[in-house]
Amino acid sequence: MASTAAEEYLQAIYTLADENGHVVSARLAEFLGFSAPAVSEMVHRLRRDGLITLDDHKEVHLTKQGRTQADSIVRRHRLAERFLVEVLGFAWWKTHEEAERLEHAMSAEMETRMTTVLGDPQTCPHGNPMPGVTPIPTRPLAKLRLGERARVERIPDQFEHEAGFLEYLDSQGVKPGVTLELIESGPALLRVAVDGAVRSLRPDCGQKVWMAL
Amino acid sequence: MASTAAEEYLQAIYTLADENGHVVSARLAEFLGFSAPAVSEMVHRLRRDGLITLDDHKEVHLTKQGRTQADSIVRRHRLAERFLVEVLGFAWWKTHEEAERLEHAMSAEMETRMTTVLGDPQTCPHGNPMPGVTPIPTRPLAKLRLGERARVERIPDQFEHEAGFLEYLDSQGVKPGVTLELIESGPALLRVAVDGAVRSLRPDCGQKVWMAL
DNA sequence: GAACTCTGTTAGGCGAGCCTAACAATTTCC
DNA sequence: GGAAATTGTTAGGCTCGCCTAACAGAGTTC
Repeated sequence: MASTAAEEYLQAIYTLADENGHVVSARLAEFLGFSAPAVSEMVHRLRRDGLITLDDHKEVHLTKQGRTQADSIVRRHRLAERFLVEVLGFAWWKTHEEAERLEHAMSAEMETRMTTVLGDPQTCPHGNPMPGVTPIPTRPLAKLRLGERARVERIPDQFEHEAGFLEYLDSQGVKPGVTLELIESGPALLRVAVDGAVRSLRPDCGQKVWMAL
Repeated sequence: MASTAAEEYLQAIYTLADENGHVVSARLAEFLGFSAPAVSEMVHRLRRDGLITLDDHKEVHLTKQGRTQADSIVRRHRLAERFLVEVLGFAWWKTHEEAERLEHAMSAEMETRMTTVLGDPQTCPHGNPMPGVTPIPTRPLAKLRLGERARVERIPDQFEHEAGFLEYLDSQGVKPGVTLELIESGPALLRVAVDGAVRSLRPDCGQKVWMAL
């Protein structure tokens, strides 16, 4: 139904709504790296095609049909990532661009077959839940109290876009499933204990790494 | 480098050259289902981009660069088909459209990883060799002498385009690896023995099923 | 209340890739 | 040799999806 470009927008709308709350065209433009007029145009096309609506505040909302398609594309993305890691042996931090293309090439039959072969996974390799799965409650790393320990649950999809971010995390020993202890937290400094070793992290990680409660 | 559409043309040029001989724009238009002017335009773009040349008879030839890209896209297509059958359990006759999309989504890294995981396969599930592999010599089914037995080696890519053709073959027990005996061959009739049972085949199968020598 | 910021739209442009209609140049066939 | 078929191009038109420049409106800030 929807073109590759349209699917990209639906996915962005899903992600921003899921991870940030309200979605407005300016956020989409920023996230996708397109100009405001380009987004304005596509928003009209998506509305014309019955996939989204705009409310009084020009906030974007998925229609039932749009929701279905967005769920599907996000599920395909996360399945593709799982497949790349578990079947093809890709590094967990290196799957995003590849999955970004694969998701548009997967039929419904391939989606269901892949789900079966992978054993109905509940999350992608970065901890983001498949659409429909109730997410495990989380809070950002920065919200931990000093000395508190918690498990890395999730690195939200929107931060996978930042070139090299996941690889940076991996280099610091931070990946989903690892338990961290918060050692020190300041505006320009973040220190955690990973597996006994103390590591400094870039301060933006405080918002970008989500920990299990 | 090349767009999805351009890759589609390169693949068509490869296939027609490999299976039929000379390639001319009219053949491409026919094969791809596009109008003559559309093909004319793309041929200009491909020439502009250094992927093909035209000789005095307006025959299309791949340049070195075009050859490399065509080989790659064909290899990805055939790997994708193998993957769909062997890993995801698709029926052998049902892989073409899915692979047609996947091939454009596979990076070089995915191509090499998939080759490894699949054990460096020499052909696709329809018997067509990976680019670079020396093909097993074949002749069309119709060339068999009466009473002669041979193994189904290959159903060329160009016939996979015909909706339902592979499924029809499967329904008649004809698939790569099966041994057939030619019972009767006429302009409107083709009878073969498959696994002891005698089957009638559509006469066009005489040219479309290629047998090992 | 004026200035600035954030947001969205309009207008105009561009390339890719498809289309039909019309025409020109071959080749083939009788 | 002339008609017919095959092949390719030109011209003109369309949607999609991106761009910049310019402008308009809403919300803040001082």
